[in-house]
Amino acid sequence: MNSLNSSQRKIIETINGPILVLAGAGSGKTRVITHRIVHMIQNIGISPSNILALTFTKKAAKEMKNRISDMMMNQTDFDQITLGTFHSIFSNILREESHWLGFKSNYTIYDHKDSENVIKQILQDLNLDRSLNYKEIKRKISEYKNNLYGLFYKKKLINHKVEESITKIYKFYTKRCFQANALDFDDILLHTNYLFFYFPNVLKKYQKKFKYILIDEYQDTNLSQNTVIKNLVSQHKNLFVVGDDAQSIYGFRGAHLSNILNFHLDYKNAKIFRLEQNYRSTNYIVQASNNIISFNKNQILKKIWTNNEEGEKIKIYCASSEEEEAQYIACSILSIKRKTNLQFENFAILYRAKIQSHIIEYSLKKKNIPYHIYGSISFENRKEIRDFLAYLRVIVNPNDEESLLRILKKRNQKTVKNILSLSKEKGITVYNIIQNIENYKSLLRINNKTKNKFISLIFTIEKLRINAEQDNAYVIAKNVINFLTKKNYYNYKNEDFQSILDYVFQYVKKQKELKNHGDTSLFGFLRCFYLEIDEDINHHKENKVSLMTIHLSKGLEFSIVFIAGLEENLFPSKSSLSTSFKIEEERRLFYVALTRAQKKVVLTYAKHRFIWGKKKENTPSRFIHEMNRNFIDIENHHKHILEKKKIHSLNHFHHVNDNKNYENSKYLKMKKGIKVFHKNFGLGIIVELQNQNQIALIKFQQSGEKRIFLKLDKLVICS
DNA sequence: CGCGACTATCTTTTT
DNA sequence: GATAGTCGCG
Repeated sequence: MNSLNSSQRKIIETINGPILVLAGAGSGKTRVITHRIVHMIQNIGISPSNILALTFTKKAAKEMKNRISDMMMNQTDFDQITLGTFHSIFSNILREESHWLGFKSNYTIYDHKDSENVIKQILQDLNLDRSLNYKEIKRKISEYKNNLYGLFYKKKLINHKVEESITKIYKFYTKRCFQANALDFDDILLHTNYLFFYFPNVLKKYQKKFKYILIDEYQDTNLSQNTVIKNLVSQHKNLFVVGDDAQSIYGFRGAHLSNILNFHLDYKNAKIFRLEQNYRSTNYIVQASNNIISFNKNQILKKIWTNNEEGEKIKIYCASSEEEEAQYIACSILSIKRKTNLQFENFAILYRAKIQSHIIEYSLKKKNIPYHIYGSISFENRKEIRDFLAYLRVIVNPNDEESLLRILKKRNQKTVKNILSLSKEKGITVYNIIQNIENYKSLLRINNKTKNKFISLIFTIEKLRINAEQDNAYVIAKNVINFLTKKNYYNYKNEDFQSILDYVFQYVKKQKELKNHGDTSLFGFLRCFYLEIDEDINHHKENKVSLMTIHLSKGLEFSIVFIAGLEENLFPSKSSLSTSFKIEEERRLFYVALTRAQKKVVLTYAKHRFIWGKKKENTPSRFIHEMNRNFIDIENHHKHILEKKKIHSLNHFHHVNDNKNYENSKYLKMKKGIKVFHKNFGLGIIVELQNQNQIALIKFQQSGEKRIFLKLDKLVICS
């Protein structure tokens, strides 16, 4: 407690009622939430089992768990705290309460690919496959679910023609998932909403249990999550949320700023605290990131400040290509490391899109720099792992059609197709048809050889299933791997599965160590696999440079941070350019990236980059232009790094910002009151010029007030 | 009936 | 450049 400042302490000691903490980056947000939990248990005497603590990412949940367990070393009942991601916690509750909603507790969790496959099939069945794109539909359905359309907002479902067909697909999709006894990620929250909405007695039970609810990164909640919480706290009103509107970066998942902006309306008498002192970064970094976020119109005004040293200016480097950019980063790491006493683990390389990691990885490898790419293993994308999981899933839930089809497709495709249509026609599950394949032999027009293939398969699965009732997940996993490596149908080797088998082993071991009721079942493992396992855990403390997307970096800090690929179309991403709302989210993402750094930030961009096998020329990101010049340091000589390429990498940025050029340009003609035309927003009038006339605040007839960067957005003067 | 070559589309970001 | 889906050949 002594390590906290007075405002932090005050927040921790206010226990009851709704509380919102607006916490800037690096202000000790996680410390506050973890200390508060410990204080509640150790000093106030609140029972750990009455506490519910929620996060959004697995990493954040893990981090919080570790910190609390460190602080409560000798306290034995700390694992009674319900702590985890929204999805993980509520999937557990749904397992307990599934009977109310009419599905079975052994449900399967459908991941993205599963959902997409279901949608593809529906499109085929409905003969719609040409007009609509399955990814778009997936996104829409997700949007519907996250916004609870249909539960509270029935009207919204009938809008345009497109929406109508999507609604239709949505219904089929729901039906299929129900028949397969499967939930997708969004369903976990949606069904919890159904549960609490239609079964008040169940809601009451959990209201009674969770007397104190804490939520980290509250700005990332979507309506579905927020509604679950609203219901849970409606009795005791002890809700403690921490968030920073400037770090809201999950809009694509339905997160909406309004949840944090309207907190005081949703919860009357809410106490609002602010944490504005940054303990993490140098003054230059704090100032520069404040400056960047000020370009957003939608924000709560905050004054983030620091007592830390001034530090170094933010470095900007223009590379000729993505290769050279990567080389520059690798060389910089080595040279900074030589000059300081920093270790590799103090460095992070952040990027907008996962795809950028390849080339950086390559250059680090060449220089023998140890690194770890977070979020890269992605088990669920590996073919053999998906095959393996398909068996596990069918063993737990034979109605899991996606998995069953995956297994069957290795065999006779045509027969599988026939089985599928027969299943639809008769309303019998695929699994049941195969179980009784003898009866359908003539309908399916198959010979004895084919028939026997299917029979032997189902026999194997059934054998595994019967054992599954007593065996733990590890035993079953080993059996499945034995089967897969026996070469009957697959060419897999044992070592293909070593890593996943390790995870199963770890899982079972950990469950056995738990005092009360560890869940060593196969279902438990699968649930954990999809909702809890963080594949990067093991790499956390090794001395390696961290590579990750900015999204993954949230909540972390590093001495030195490189942010790569600051180019228009990449960061901000191409698909965000169309609306100012999306651009603002990109800018918040950039803000998150900047504020990860303690000592130093290096921004890099490349003039050329290969995209889809084609060389493309990119202009520097608008975010680079937005950087206040007092805080930046432009490196335009490559000095010790590349001898040859000097000529090619003339600094583009320097060019654009050359003062003389700038004064001669037509942009100077931009004045207050001038009528202009913008290709996206139409006609407007300049209200104000900002940042040395680089930015115009324009009131558009159609789309309202917007900030336009004069060098990037082409404006035509109309008056 | 299964496999290999060809082409269309794709990339944000996470649970 | 990578992957999924389609088509044609053996």
